[in-house]
Amino acid sequence: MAAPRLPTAQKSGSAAKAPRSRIQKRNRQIILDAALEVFSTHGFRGATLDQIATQAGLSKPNVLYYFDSKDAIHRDLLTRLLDTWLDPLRMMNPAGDPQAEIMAYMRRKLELSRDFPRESRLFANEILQGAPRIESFIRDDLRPLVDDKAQLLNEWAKAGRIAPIDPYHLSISIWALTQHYADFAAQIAMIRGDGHDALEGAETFLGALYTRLLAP
Amino acid sequence: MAAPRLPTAQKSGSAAKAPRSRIQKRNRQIILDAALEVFSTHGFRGATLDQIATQAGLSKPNVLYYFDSKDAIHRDLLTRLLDTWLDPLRMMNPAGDPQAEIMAYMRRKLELSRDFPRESRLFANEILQGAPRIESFIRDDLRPLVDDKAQLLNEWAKAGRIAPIDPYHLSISIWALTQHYADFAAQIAMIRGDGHDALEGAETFLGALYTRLLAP
DNA sequence: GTCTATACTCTGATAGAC
DNA sequence: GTCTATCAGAGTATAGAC
Repeated sequence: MAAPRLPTAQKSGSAAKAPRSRIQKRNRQIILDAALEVFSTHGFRGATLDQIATQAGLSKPNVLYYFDSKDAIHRDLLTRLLDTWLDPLRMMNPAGDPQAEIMAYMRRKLELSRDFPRESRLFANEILQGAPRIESFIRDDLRPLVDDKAQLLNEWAKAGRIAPIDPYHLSISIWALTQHYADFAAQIAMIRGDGHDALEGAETFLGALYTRLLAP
Repeated sequence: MAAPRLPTAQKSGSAAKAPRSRIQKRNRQIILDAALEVFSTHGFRGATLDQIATQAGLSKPNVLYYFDSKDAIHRDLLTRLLDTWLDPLRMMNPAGDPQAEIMAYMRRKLELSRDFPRESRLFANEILQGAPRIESFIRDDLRPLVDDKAQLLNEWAKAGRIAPIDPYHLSISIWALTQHYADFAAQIAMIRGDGHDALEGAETFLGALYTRLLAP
């Protein structure tokens, strides 16, 4: 149950929140953890404060004592998530070895799915709903970063250091494959049987897949 | 707007429904189409009869005249979907050329995503929710079929006709990649710009990917 | 077959006692 | 800080006129 936790999002430029006591911080964290569970399973509209309160072991009014609204809880979770979600791609180093960099990126994404499956499903839910709440994030943060790395991949391909492949589809394939292990874990668990971890063998398989794809 | 339609599911063994007039059939179809739109976006709990009725251009009680309940609409959609969802894998022919068969399977899955993106998202929503309504389908229908094809892939690998790869991860990768183009279409559209179709170049990329992976 | 009116439950949020 | 009580609105579903 000791799931890793995403770092608190820094609202750049916003006024500092009132200082919080230990119990404040602790209960807010309990609520966020419960809400992550519920939102990632049922989506924003499908989740209820009742479920979140029960999951958190608190009363409904008590939950609303710590957060202004259902929406505020959800926004808090999303903000923390998005802040972390770009890190693996950001870390891709133009000066490094092309194949090693791409493989390392894939592995970092896979680790995110392994360590933060609920966050991954929260993100998936947002996209399925048409991404209304994260549209600006995708356009203003994700897209420029992807464009930048696509250019880099194109240069690597032109230099003959990796196979000449569409950089956008390469990115999409890494997202799809790594996210899938978190988002479709329920299905994978039923297919593979309860004795197996869904991610068992995933890194080996993806390693082989991209090794073969990228070879010039 | 003329989206292709899934065939009516045959409830094997259930009593025949009362015969329906033309207007019955037509309105039921309109409602199913509207409900597919709403359920695939918001999930079961996030969807409301109000949204469905508005989308269908009918009043809420009128919707409930054609279907017993919100749940009945959803069940109808799911049944039609699941019946079709296995077809691409079922069609994989043990007597065919291994690489060609796998590539054809991938292409059929990609076509499903292209032609039935809403059905794909409906399925994704179910899995994200933990697959409570389709657990028996996965265990009793999907899993045996996957096991069967996994055995076939192992035989092909042992005979040296394809590279020796984990057949389960191969299946998972095909699901992940093809479904992703439908389920994450909102994100892909924002990344690639509005002029592009999300699936543009997908078949070429996936073709190269699996050609390289499968080569013995 | 379709509508208005309505019953009843759930849901988000607030008031106020403790 | 936490609870019980409660409100207003939305939600599913039904009754009954047309």
